[in-house]
Amino acid sequence: MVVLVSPEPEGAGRLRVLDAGSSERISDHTTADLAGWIASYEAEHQPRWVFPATDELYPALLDAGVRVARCHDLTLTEGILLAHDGRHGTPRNPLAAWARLHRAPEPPDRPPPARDAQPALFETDQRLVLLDQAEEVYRDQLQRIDAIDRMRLLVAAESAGALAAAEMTYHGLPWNEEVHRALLVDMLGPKPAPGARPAKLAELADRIIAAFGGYALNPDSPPSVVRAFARQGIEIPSTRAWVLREVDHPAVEPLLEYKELARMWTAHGWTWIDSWVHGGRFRPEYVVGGVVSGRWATRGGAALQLPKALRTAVRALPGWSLVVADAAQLEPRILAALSEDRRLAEVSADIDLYASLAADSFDGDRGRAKIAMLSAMYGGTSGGAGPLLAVLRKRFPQAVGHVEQAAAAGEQGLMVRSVLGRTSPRPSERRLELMGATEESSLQKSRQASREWGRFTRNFVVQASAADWALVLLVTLRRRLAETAPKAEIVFYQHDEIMVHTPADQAETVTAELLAATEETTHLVFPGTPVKFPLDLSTVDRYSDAK
DNA sequence: TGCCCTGGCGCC
DNA sequence: AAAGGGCGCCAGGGCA
Repeated sequence: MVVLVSPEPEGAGRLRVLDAGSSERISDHTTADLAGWIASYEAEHQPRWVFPATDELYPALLDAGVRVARCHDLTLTEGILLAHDGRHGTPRNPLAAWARLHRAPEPPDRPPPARDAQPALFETDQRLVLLDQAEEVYRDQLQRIDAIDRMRLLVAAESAGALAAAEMTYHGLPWNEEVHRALLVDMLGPKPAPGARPAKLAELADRIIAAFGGYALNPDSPPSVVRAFARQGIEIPSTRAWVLREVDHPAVEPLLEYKELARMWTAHGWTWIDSWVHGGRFRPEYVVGGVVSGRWATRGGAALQLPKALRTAVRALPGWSLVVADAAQLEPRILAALSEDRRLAEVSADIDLYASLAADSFDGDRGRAKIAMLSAMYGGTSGGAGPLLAVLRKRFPQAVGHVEQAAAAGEQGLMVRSVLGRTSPRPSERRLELMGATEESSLQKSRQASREWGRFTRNFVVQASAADWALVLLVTLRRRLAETAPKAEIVFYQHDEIMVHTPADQAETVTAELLAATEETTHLVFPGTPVKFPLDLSTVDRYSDAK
């Protein structure tokens, strides 16, 4: 069964049941208790729910204790299909999609909610998506999906990902606030009065000023630091840490320490705790498909940038465990599978791909092997990467050719796609103009603009395909855990890493499901590939102990 | 005062 | 070790 859902204010809604195979209409329903209706229908039929926007509806369902297994998200699907046509940025909300079918004015997408806005239960504004509209858009999307190879898998994964994202926010990451506070006191000193610097930072600021001969400066202000060095006859292009490290001056050491601590204070200090940790859980909001490559973003809390030093605050509850799975060296393996490079596939059989690559082509020098591979995937040539890349190209022509072709496409302003069909945006008008410039005077800038975009598309094919693979892994795992370890909670997902919080006696089941899900994912995304995708797996009490 | 840009740095 | 690709967040600082 397929059930179209039209949420209405105050928890009410309308629904339309379609036959999954024939798509014939079976029945219409009106209810004042949408969550209750969905709960009982889910228990009996497990249909595919068609939601206008999962992130607007599903959190309220979860609050009401309702989980669903499968959905089709009209908004996310529209976004992927538009992007496939080179129409990034076109409004993707279902009313806009409906309007396009009727050549009517398209309402713009809603801007993301303000940070402190508390959404009302089942909030829909004035933007009700009627059942007839949802049905038309859904049927249109099905046709467009069927016309594109592999698109069915991509939109199914994206939609299931939206369910997983809302569930992760609902569960939250188990966060031990006391541990975090103790860590802050240890690093920064006691919590300062409002407006004051923590003691350690104040002390370091004094040391920095003393090292500059007592001349006042603000270490938080890069220009002020550059000026201070200039007064001493030291010219630096910026105050980046790796620039400062090359400078021989007594202010460098306290400055570097200051930067590190200041970062912890401003980005993950006491204010962060008050804003983001409640009831022992850190609840960031994930933005599915928030990055063009299909990686997720987060809204608030910087959840995808948790400093390693803070991971000790992520602790399983008593009697529970954290199962942490990290896809080892995912991107080069993705490149091996994408390009169908036999020899690179053989190299990927080793759990340490770079060591294996080093043994194969770089006289066992793992560091050089890694630089070569990264420069192939990212387009870098500094640090002597050029000759190393040449070695790689000679030995793995198919793999290197694959990314170089993507780079060439980008330099010509063409779009490239991930393995499942997620599509890169076109360069902006401004950049296209620059790239096409032929006057002698702007040739240099023109080439630079083209090269930059080539680096972007070169990386896009790998990063976006890795995001495809990881997303399918996430939703495959979610489906399997619902069957075999229903108490286990997926609590964190970060590009190539998944964390499950589970009753300790289920940890082995979770681990087995992760391995099985990885096999299943690889067969789905890269059917028949010989490339191996090993996981680094740990079962721990605290995140910092993983790996 | 609020808005927007930049530099810098955390993660992958 | 960084760089080369992708992000989000914060403080400073210029401007209206």
